[in-house]
Amino acid sequence: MGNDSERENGSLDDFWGSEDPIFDRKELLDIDLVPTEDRIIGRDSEIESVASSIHPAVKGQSPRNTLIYGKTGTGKSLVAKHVTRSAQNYSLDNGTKMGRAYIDCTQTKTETRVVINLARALNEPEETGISIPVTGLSTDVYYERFWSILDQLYDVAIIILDEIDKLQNNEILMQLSRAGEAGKLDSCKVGIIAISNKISFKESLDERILSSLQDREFVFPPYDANQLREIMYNREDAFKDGVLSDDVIPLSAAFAAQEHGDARKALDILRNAGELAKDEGAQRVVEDHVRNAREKANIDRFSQLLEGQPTQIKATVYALSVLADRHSDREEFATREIYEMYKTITADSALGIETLSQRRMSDKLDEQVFLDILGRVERVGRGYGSGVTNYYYLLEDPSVVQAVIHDDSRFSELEKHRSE
DNA sequence: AATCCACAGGAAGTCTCGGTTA
DNA sequence: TAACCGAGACTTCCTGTGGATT
Repeated sequence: MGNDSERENGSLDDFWGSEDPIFDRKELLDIDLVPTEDRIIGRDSEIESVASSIHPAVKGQSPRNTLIYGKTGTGKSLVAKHVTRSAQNYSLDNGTKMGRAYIDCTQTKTETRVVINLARALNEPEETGISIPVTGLSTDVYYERFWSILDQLYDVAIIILDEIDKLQNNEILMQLSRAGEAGKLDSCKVGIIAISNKISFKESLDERILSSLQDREFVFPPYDANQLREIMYNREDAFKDGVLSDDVIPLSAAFAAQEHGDARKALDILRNAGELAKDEGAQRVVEDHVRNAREKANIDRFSQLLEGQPTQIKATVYALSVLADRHSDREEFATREIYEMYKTITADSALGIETLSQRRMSDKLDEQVFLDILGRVERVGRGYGSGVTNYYYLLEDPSVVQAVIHDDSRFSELEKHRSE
């Protein structure tokens, strides 16, 4: 540290040393932060409900399985985590061995991976002598080890399955909810807290699972503007004193309330506003920053989503954007049209990718719909044949889409070819 | 009314990859 | 080491659909 080579960059030292004029504790704006109880706003009755359904667990009895519904950013995970943590602490003090695990099903989609993660989360290798390899064993073996971990270490275990509708199948629910009856577990009781943002999720469930899960069912309502405001005031410390002008938080709250009362979005807007102010070198965050932040948040989200995607996906989205460019009178395009365009794009050697089958490409299109990059409508086909045809459209301006995709060097090469 | 078309999307099978165990 | 294992990315094949065509 501190030798010749760094001296010539000495000008940077000022930069590193400079203080952030806007943010003080930015991490407070992180949605995943679990605040202490007095900071959880407007979810009192929800906390109470969830607590009552797992109440038996603190005495080592079977907790009730619980299903929580609610739109994104309504505090579902927050409440579940908070309540279970508190229950675990209480149990510990009172001689009940309670295990607690949290699985995010957007990351862990398959039955096997869920079991593995659960087993790894709850295992204490020194005590049980059981090892859980990351991969390599058959699903049964993982189950066996998992059950014996539970029996050895815990009186009761509470498992939170977040975004449960993202699971590939529901076998894991079946296993967990019937573990006791099926004789897999001797002494340990298992309780599930399942969280979903789609109310329609229930329809995809097996009768048997449903009956055991439906025990307790809660719907979390969106936050209203007042609650959003309070949530943000509680995290105001993220900013330096006096940096926020008075109307910033109310305005952010109002915007977020318009968009389904999503607390995540509210905090995003607030953070972006702060960042905009910082970039401008402004001393305070004002109303205009908030307005711009809201715009920016949408485009940012979009480009972030798209940037990280594999080339094949960019190629399909790109195909759609080219079509949208060429036909200014239309927005929606049928799978076949997109595939034709996609074929000519991927045939170009500059991209260096294979041309996939139409079947596969249409799967990719649907994935993008799922991620809110594209929209889709079904139409009864005119012309020869077809019952229903899918039409896709961009959710963002074609020029924005192309700008993002052109950041990928291979695609900008492609453009050169074209224009030559 | 029977037939035809072209598409959606499920099912089944193949291949590859990263990893384990005995 | 050989034998397994699960997952994901693909392909091919196939069925159902419902307006257009004959």
